[in-house]
Amino acid sequence: MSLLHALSVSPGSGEPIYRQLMDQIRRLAAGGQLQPGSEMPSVRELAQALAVNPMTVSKVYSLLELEGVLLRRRGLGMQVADQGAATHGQDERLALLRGTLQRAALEAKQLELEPAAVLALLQQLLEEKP
Amino acid sequence: MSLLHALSVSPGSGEPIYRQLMDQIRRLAAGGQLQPGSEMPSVRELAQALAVNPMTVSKVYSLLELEGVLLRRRGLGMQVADQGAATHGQDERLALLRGTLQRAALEAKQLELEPAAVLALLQQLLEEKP
Amino acid sequence: MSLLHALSVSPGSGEPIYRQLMDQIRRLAAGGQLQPGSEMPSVRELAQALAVNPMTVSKVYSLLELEGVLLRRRGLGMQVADQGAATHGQDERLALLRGTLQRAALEAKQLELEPAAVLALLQQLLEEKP
Amino acid sequence: MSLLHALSVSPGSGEPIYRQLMDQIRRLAAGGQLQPGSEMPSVRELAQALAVNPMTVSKVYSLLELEGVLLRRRGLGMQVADQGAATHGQDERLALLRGTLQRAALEAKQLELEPAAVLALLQQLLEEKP
DNA sequence: GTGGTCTAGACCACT
DNA sequence: GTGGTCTAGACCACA
Repeated sequence: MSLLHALSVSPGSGEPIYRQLMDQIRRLAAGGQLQPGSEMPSVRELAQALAVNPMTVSKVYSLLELEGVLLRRRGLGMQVADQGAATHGQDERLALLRGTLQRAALEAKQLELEPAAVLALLQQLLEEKP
Repeated sequence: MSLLHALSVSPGSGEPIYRQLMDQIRRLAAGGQLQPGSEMPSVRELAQALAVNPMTVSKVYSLLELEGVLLRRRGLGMQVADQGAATHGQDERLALLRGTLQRAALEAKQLELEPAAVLALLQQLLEEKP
Repeated sequence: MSLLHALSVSPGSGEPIYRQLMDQIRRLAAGGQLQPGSEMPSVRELAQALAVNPMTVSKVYSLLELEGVLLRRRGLGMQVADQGAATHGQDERLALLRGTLQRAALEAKQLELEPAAVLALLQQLLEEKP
Repeated sequence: MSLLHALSVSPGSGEPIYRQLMDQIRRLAAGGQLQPGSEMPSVRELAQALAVNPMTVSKVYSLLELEGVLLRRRGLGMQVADQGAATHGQDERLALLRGTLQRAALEAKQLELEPAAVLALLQQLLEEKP
């Protein structure tokens, strides 16, 4: 159940819903908050909880299965794959964040901001409770 | 003229060309690299320099005019609006980056990364030459 | 369906088609004739009904979304936004007309017309069937 | 000189500058505030006062000459034509306002406003000092 | 099915 | 010269 609350989508964002969901699940798995072998909510259940079209959730599950993050077990639903989860070391997980940070760095340079100010703001945001 | 070289688009990226351009111009204006009152390249000129359809550039200019970043002077061309540019102080510019950093922080938390490691990576990226 | 008949454009008028459409939709929404949450005709459908290029309709929808009058539901279509429609009271709707009336008043003064004559003409025009 | 202050243009408005000017001069002439035979400011003078391109003013004068509102007297500048000015009766002047009022009436209907409220607002605007 | 984006090319209005 | 508008037609992404 806690998974249902950990996941959320913003339909207003420019980012496609299916991609928002994939990214979140991928990160939760890499971060260890989704244990290998644990069961994912059913397509219908997750779709309803997020007020999203079931086909969208289904697409997410299928793509994550292709990636090896999830495992489809016939008649049982999806579960988190062994290699999909927390086996990731700190470096691997950091690599998953690199793209986002690169974008932030680019924007900061274009805004001609002091690195120190940027780092201070990020630190503050990292310390906030989720 | 240097503006023509400061702007660039990657047609291959998933992000629409017009949005890439808008973001760049918006940030260049906020960062003060585009002085208020200075003239923007003509639609045709910029379109040719970027190897892009003039309508795409025109769309960018129109939307930025709606936002108040650019000013249309009929029959003469576009110029950077007074309130569109470098009046922004460091704090205001930092605020423009907040959204991106918030997203990075959220992702870092989901990946259960150490704040120190995240900050170190960002610092490294900020120091790289553009 | 009735919406398709409520909307119309005159391509011959000097006013751009997309602007004619925007104005009409904006006013229909403010006047309550377009209920919040109700679905707009699809781009292709409206384009065909008006004998207009789909891109023109698409532009209208995009700009009205920026204004907050319409809401984009990805893959599903556009609907009238909650705050875009009939929550407007008589006073707010009157405010939307103020600019036009101000212009009329200015012109009347420049023509040195008697207020009574102007009001009589407007009253007559208001009573005509649309 | 008072003419220079009676005329004004808003470059930000959607309406073309040359049309704004033409309409204003036409109305001032019809309303009698521009007496037949009186001299118009020179192109250069008016252009400077309005911060507008001289070619634009020149276009305005030429078009109004075609309409018979102004008269070009070689070496002397433009002056208001006899038939261009206050010979207009109240009915003719009212007719010049009809288009604007028709537009206002259309908008009022689309906004579903009470005629009485619209008339009251216009009356108030007509009574304000210019 | 939906809207979004881009192209190529034409024509118009304004200064 | 400038930007604005529209068309026709293509392709893509999303639900």
